[in-house]
Amino acid sequence: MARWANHHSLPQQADPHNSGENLRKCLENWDRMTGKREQNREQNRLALIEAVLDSVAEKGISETSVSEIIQRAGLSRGMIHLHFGGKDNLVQAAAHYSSEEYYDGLDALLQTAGNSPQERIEMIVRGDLSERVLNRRNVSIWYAFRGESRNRRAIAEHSDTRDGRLRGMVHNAFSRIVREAGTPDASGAARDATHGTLALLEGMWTDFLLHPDRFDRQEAARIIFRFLAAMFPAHFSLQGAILPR
Amino acid sequence: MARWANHHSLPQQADPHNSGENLRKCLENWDRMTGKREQNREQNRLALIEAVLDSVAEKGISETSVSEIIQRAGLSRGMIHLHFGGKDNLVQAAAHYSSEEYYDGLDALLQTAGNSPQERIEMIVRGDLSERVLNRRNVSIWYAFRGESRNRRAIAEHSDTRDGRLRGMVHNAFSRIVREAGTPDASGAARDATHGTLALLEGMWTDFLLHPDRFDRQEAARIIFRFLAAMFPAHFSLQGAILPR
DNA sequence: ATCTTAAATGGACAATCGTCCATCAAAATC
DNA sequence: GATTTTGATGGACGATTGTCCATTTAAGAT
Repeated sequence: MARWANHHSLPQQADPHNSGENLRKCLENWDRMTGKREQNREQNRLALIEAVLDSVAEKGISETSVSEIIQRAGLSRGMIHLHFGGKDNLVQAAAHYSSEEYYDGLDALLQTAGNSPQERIEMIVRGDLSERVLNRRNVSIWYAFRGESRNRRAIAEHSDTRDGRLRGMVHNAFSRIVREAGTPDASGAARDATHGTLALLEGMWTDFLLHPDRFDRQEAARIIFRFLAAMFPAHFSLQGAILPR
Repeated sequence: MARWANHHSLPQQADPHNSGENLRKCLENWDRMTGKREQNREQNRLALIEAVLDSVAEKGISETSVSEIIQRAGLSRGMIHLHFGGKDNLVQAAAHYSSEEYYDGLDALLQTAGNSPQERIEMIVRGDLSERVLNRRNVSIWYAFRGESRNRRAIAEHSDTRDGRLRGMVHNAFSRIVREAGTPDASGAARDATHGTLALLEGMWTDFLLHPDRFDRQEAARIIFRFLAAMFPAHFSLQGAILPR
């Protein structure tokens, strides 16, 4: 698993054992263009991963075969074994990649958010329901992997990672809100609000999966804010966060 | 598809073309035991369906092969083609069966519920989170099918059916509650409460899927009721429905 | 007891699966 | 330019897939 931890990062150094003069030349290459060899290599690895995701989104996991993958990627049959050691590892890498992509998008979005906790919650909710994150392709991929996650430990862990980081951010925000609102049983209320909000988002995703046509992003957001407004009337309205005065 | 509509019902009559004397004899058989022939037939069909569900829950859809199925059912290879016309149809029948089973359980539970709308909501929430409905096997099966539903029209329809009937029941209850509570924008509030409550339940199921060990049914129910209590303080508390006086 | 009928069996079958390797192409090094 | 190195190729391979049918088995009817 560790092998694929950086699969989508910049190309790694070819020879980790070099030192002295070799090291100097290697660093030169790194700065120039990392070598055309490795550039292609990484490009092909990515093409394979994207091909898997396309196929999973379009045909489902059970119809994502090696033939299907290499045909989409326009590469040769042996590449999967060469770069990933087998189909299973490639699929796992694709799941990891998809998960990271989701997270990067959410992180980027959060950096544009205001500082008040209710603004951060609103940003997470709207981000999770935005076209960029919540679209047919992503939802298909997400639920396809999740359906198999019970039986594939490695894939399940990625869902876990996402959940963990997201949960932490939301919990932080609600902890502050609960404190400001003076809600009794502060820690319990923050925990429940976090759990509930994430469950609501999950439910909205499921809605989108089952009815992508009639899904209404604004309605979904309004429902979540209706629940939050009922719970924290000083911090939320039907339209989202109430800015601190 | 229509062919499998009654697959889990009582054995059907063997010869639909008989009349007169033949009919009389046939009805006799029906009352006695429907014939050992058909009794076995139906029993084997059910064994196949259960084998599919077991395999899907344990190994996932992608590893549920014909060999796997007939081995679990202890039957011969040809039975799948004989009774269902192919593996795909069998899997579809299994999805249908599972969906009906879920619904029957929920219906049975609802008949023991009180008459007030908040009691009915509580019953649905607690029922959907009960061991009988929400357990590892069911959740694995449900998400496995859902993961493929995007690509298998027939399977998606079952999810839809469940959603439709459940949604109707919940919506009825919330319509009454909203009316009693005198909430402004009654129809919008009822719709949002319905949508939100179902989304919360969906989210709780996902939680269970990802963390069956640390999942706490009581906590899940409490969170939902916390949200509902915030919205309808006269009808719900953290413990569930507030009975009408 | 005999005949009729239909369900059950299990192996044959072509198609497809994922893996692997001998070979080739080209970038990097000298 | 010659040599080394390494990624890329695509066909061979055995295993496994789902389908189908000739045959067997046994229940129901006479």
